[in-house]
Amino acid sequence: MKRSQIETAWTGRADCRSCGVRALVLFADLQEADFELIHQPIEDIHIGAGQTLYRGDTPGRSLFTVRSGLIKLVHVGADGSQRIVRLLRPGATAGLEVLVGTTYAHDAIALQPVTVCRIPCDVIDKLSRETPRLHTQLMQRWHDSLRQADEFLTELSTGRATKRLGRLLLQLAEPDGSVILPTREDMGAMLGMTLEHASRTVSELKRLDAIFEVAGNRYRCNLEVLASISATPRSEL
Amino acid sequence: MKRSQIETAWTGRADCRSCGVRALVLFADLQEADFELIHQPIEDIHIGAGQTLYRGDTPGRSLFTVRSGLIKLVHVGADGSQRIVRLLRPGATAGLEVLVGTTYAHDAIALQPVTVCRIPCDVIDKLSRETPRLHTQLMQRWHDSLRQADEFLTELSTGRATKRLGRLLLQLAEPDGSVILPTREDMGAMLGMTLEHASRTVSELKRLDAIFEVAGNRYRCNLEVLASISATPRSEL
DNA sequence: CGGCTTCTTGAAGATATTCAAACCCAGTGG
DNA sequence: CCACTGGGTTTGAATATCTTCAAGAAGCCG
Repeated sequence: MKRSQIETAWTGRADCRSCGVRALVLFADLQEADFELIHQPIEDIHIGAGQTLYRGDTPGRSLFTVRSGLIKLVHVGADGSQRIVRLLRPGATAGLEVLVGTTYAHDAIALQPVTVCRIPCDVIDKLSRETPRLHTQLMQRWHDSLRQADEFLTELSTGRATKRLGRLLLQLAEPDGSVILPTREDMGAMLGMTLEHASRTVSELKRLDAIFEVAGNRYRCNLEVLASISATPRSEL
Repeated sequence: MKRSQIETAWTGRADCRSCGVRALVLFADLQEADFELIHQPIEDIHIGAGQTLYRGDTPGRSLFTVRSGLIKLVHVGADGSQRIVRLLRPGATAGLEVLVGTTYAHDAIALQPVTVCRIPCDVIDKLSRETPRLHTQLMQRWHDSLRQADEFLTELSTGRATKRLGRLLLQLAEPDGSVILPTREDMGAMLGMTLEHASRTVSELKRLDAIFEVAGNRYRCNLEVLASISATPRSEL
């Protein structure tokens, strides 16, 4: 779990105009002319599962747009305890806090192979000054982060383990019900429980026919059962 | 706990230029000329302890700057369970989410008598367009909210009850160590535990000489003891 | 003084953690 | 080929922690 350093496989300067996921990302609203204002390279970075994009409390002058994959933001406590505070999917932005401060607030670590764009703060600052079209998207990112933070608190930190895990799976599952489960350690770090208890709870969901093991750690969810477990079990189970 | 409706004691249009707490608030950086851009009334609102400023899921076109007092933001779950997700102190902004969406995300309820300024979104939108000086402060508010959200998750939702309560008290205490404790129910809603357990945990902190009852629900904290309790008790107690 | 709400405490039972051992599986090297 | 190793997983048993239900105590207010 603590294997890798940053080792960024740099793939060259990105062309934002023709970005495949641009509709999703921070630059969604920018117009042709706005791109002329970008005078610094925006790197396209690939990192493997388990690798670290940046570490908390380290200075930084760039933020990152997630193009593909899944990133965990991990808060490391004074006592070394780890807690995952957010998950970043494609379209999300990592490291917004450097626009206000000077250091990153969390460790950002890939859960799956990830591609991100590295955007220097100066580019954001310049665009903010010159065009109002970035402003809305920036606020949207802050808002999304805050919404997810609230969700982690209310959905994933409250109630029984079974309920919490059920809700996590509903968040992680594809619309068709398939999921790749994180390690039990990561599940524990998201749900505020030990990895052993996370493991037991996975077993319990299997027993309840809420999830089925398809292969390795690929599962298929019974979304109805999961939903009923996630909603108010005061009497049941 | 569910006594009051909004009943706003309106005290008239605020004069932001001469605001006593302006250095703290959203308009901190505005200059004389910027105030000319404000063409809608900014109301100065007083509400009593226990009263509601706004409710979640209701439409709104205003946000609020807290001038004095203490406000809790409460998330009400589908099952009626309540969880306090943030506390707003003087200088903080409530209801930022209406800048991005159309409804408030939480119930905002005064824990102590509160004075706030009600600022129409249109004012913010106009100022955002005309002056860059609001932009930084807006980002700062989003950032502060997010930082506190992370803190609630990592400090107040993880670990033993004793530790969590200790950390809450450190947050609530004045520099001299005095605190007015919230109701046990509110403590429970912040710490993710039942009010009974919150009560027991308060008793335990008294037994540990971490806090002393001074009067009613005024306490005095022994900050050193609290700090040691809050930091990594794996062996102790 | 009631009558109310909030707080406290007890005891039983539910839920989660800890420590330990065993298991699975993929990769390694004899 | 197969034993060996290492990381992640599962399970068991004992213990710690928290919740629930219930009752009593302490404040506060008309």
